[in-house]
Amino acid sequence: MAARDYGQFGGLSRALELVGERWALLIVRDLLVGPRRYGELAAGLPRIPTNILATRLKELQAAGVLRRAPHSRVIVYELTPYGRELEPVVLALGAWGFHALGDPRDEQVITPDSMTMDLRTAFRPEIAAGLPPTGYGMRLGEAGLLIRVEGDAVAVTRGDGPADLSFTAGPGIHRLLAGELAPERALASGVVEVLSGPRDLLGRFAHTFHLAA
Amino acid sequence: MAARDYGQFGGLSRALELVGERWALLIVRDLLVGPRRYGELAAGLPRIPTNILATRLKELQAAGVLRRAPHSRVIVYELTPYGRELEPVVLALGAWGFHALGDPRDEQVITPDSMTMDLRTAFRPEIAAGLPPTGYGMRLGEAGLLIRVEGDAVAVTRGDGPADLSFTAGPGIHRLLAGELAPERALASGVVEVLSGPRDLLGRFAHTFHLAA
DNA sequence: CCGCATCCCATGTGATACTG
DNA sequence: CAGTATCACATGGGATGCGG
Repeated sequence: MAARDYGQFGGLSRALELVGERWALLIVRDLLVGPRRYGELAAGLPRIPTNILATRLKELQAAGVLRRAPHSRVIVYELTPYGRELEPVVLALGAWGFHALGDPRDEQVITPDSMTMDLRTAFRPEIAAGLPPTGYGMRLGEAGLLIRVEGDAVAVTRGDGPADLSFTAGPGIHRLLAGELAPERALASGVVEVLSGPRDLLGRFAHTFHLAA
Repeated sequence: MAARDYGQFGGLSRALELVGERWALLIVRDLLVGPRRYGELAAGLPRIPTNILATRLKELQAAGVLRRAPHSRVIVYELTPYGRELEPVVLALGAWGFHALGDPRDEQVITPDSMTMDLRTAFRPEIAAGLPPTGYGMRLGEAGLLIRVEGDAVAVTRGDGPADLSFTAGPGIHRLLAGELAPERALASGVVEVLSGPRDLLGRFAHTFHLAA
């Protein structure tokens, strides 16, 4: 459990000692979306062994990145203020990895929390500021995401509800965000299926959430 | 050698599959300073086992992060354009880890490349833009760094040479950059020893290179 | 000597089972 | 549900070997 040490005294090596272990930043990513219970974290990281999750949570707690907090009878894990300062790191790394995504493999899943952070990564406030407030409903297999864009801010929450445009998103949705797939082609190929609302609102969505190379 | 997979399809998990292995980002950090030979990388990462270094270099090459390039008879490793896009990530992670640095342990070393990136992390262009061009010479044990600040840009190179202010930096130099140690106290405590130039130029240095909390 | 490859052992990881 | 225990295995660490 002793944080494995790189033998160097510097900002990056210290950071990697704290959050550089396998799975650690993925846990942080999910907690950036909101506090989560142990079981919710395990569900959001389907392939993490439960003992590793337990170990990481203890390490990250010792590092001051997260804390266990009682929340109406149950215990949740939540980021400390210091842990929340990892948000720019997670967004920057996510943006970088986005461009190497390639094609999704069958075994790979898209969890609501990972999609939430990918949306935050791709969000362009300068663009959004010039658009009217819009609500999108994205269906992601079992889960639903509600995406509210208002001014230069975005809020992504879990659940279903009324939206200006509701659509299901397949794995290819990332190609839409990357600009590799035009909205019309996304609709034509079935990557996106509109459930309700005007189809051309998908263009506004793609314009608002776009990861420039 | 098969990149260990997180079973998720998202920007962050992809990034961690490419550069999330142990030592990988430290290699990238050193290559952000400039192309390096195998032996130079090994010297800059004193505790990396040589087989791990060889393995990482191959993995990072396969990931498109770096390439082997012949450079006047010898082979050097250099970042690809895609690899260079990791600079914001390295700077952000470095800034985050900086605030958890604590006190240096005896076994911990400060390498020229790690100090170079820490200086880039702490550099404040807005501040520098209002100051006259200045050259600093930082002595770091065996090695010397030449730091040129001009306009809103900084350039750090290895070596010795004339400078407006030359000084030796002990491990506590990071506390100066973090703003925990005032320049006068750094001089009084011997963390910094001026070799040449007016002592009060250290104030300008600390103002230019400062990591706000 | 530099640039790795090989070997061996300690440790971390992963899958599963199990307990309060 | 929220973890802990166990064990096989992969990876990391350190020393050493070796060809160009």
